[in-house]
Amino acid sequence: MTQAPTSHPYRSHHCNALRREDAGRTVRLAGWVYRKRDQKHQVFVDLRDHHGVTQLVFDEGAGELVERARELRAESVVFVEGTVALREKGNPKLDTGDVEVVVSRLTIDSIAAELPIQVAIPKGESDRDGEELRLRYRFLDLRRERLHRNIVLRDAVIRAMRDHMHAEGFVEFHTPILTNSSPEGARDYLVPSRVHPGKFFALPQAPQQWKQLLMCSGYDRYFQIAPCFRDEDARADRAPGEFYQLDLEMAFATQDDVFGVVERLYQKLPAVVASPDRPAKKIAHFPFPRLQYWDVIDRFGSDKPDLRFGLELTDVTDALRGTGFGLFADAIASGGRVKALRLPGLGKDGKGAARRLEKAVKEKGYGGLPHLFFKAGPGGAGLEADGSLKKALTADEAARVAQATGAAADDLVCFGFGTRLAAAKVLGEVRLLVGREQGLADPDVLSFCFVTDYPFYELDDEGKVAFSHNPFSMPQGGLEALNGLDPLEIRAFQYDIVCNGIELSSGAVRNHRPDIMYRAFELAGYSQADVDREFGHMIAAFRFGAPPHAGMAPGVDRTIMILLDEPNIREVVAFPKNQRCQDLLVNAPSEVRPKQLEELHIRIVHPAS
RNA sequence: GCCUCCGUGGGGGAGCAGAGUCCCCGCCACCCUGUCACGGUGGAGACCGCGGGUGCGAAUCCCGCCGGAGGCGCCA
Repeated sequence: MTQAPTSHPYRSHHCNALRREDAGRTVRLAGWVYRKRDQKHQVFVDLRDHHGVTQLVFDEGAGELVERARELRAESVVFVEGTVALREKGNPKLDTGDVEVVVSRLTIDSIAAELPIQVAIPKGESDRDGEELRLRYRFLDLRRERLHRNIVLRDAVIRAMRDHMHAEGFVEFHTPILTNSSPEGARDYLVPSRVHPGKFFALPQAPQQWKQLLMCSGYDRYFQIAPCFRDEDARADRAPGEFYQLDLEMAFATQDDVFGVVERLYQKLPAVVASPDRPAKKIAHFPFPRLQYWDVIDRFGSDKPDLRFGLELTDVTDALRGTGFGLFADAIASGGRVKALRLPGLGKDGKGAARRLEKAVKEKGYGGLPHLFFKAGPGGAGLEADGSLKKALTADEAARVAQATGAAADDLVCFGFGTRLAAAKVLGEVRLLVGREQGLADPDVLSFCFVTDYPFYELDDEGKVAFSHNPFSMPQGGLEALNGLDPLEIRAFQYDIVCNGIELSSGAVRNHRPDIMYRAFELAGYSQADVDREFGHMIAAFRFGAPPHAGMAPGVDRTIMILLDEPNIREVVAFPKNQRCQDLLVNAPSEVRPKQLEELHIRIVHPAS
């Protein structure tokens, strides 16, 4: 930028620099051969670099240059010198479309071999080739317009995050990558110690303990674009192995202080990735709604609700109390619920929709999807129910369901039953499926919310009281609640931020008081000695004056994914791993030399089979 | 660990029991002096993922394996 343009050995301008007013100048450009249009006596080449595309012309007047231009291979790197000329008819698709460079000198610097995947996307095709090839030749994939832009926008988002955090008074830290395994959470990645035979570092699943220690060290506001390592299986929105969080923590702060910092950040981000061809997404509600955990479960059947559309669930437990239908009666008798989801118009084609939804729900591991569909009664008066529960429920019960859900003719009503959570969750899946099928969610809207008041404890598989989320979060009501309430009634200062049905982060007001910590663990069946053994360093820090503190850690990759409307997290990561956590470009993981293992005091035992 | 879907020239797709597989892009050769996701003519390139089975006949149906993706489990 500070370089005098004409003195640079490779180029005087980049490929998105030349404009109408540059006509007549002698320039030098460098870049990749993007597209070539060969007319024998005249060759047009679109030259591409990071910044854009400029058209080159090789004309007969230039003699053997035209011949050499005809031989150019797509994606070769070339340097050219020439004169900027105005084009009679410009190309409005290019920023440089008013001009072209009439080439007088051509240097072919790096010849490209035949390409395994095409960088210039052919007519009518997409750039979504087979994932395996895209990952193996990621350097080519990254040249393509969409992915190249995604990675640049990722930089813009991360820079906006840093700017925002600094503006809010946060200090950026680095915390150790070689650290300790912690007993909770996902599987760890382990790194063997050469110096200490038989001992291992663990890569951090998150810098959780470090940031809390920094709070105890008096830094007030911490943040980090933090790499996190978890040995867990992939999903479309979850990278295997490693990913990044905007990790933040605040001392002397309440839950609302954390929410404020985060929602002010997310308010800015849509504009950061906007461009003329990509208008900024609209934020549905600001400030972001604060919704309680049980409220979103009851209404949307999920703790990460997509709030861009309605289709809320109805509780029909009271409407069906006393039913003779065994499954519902059992659920109600054991303190559970029966929930209903009204799907307008989906009863029109009889069983079709219900059967399709039931199949989808079964693939997710649910038992089934009892349902009713309603049609107008004889002579158009009243409603008649049909469907899998027609015989199981009385006409009166069906009518009460219609009343409770507001169901009308042609509507389908699906049911969930069991515990409060189970009854709602299956319908939450159905809600998402129907929302997707019918395009109910506006893709140009970001509907954020904070989900608050998670239960502190839940019953585990064996019916014992266990932490339901993060054991280091503060129970609401503190020690009094732990001593006075039914553990299952206690709520945590534990929260998530959710956008369009995707969980961006969870966070918590931390438990910084050893007395409350010991008691909280005691109720979950851990002795004081257990706590001291596993978390002694945290307790130690808390025993010498710890400020109340709270934080959060929104996923960076997921955030960018949502902002850019990408369905898969690999589309916003430069060098992602595949579903099985392999890097196909560098062939990792791979075997290592026997000598290396020996130094690390490690012997491989291959699995049987 | 489990479930679902998908593997067809270099890339993308169609064909889903019956003729010599087909189409678009790319590649090679030739033609074309204003193209611009150029156009035209010709050509090369495929063990239809691998192995087994059923059939007169398999890219197509069945079984197993391998590979990829999505999901469940898992993700304090």
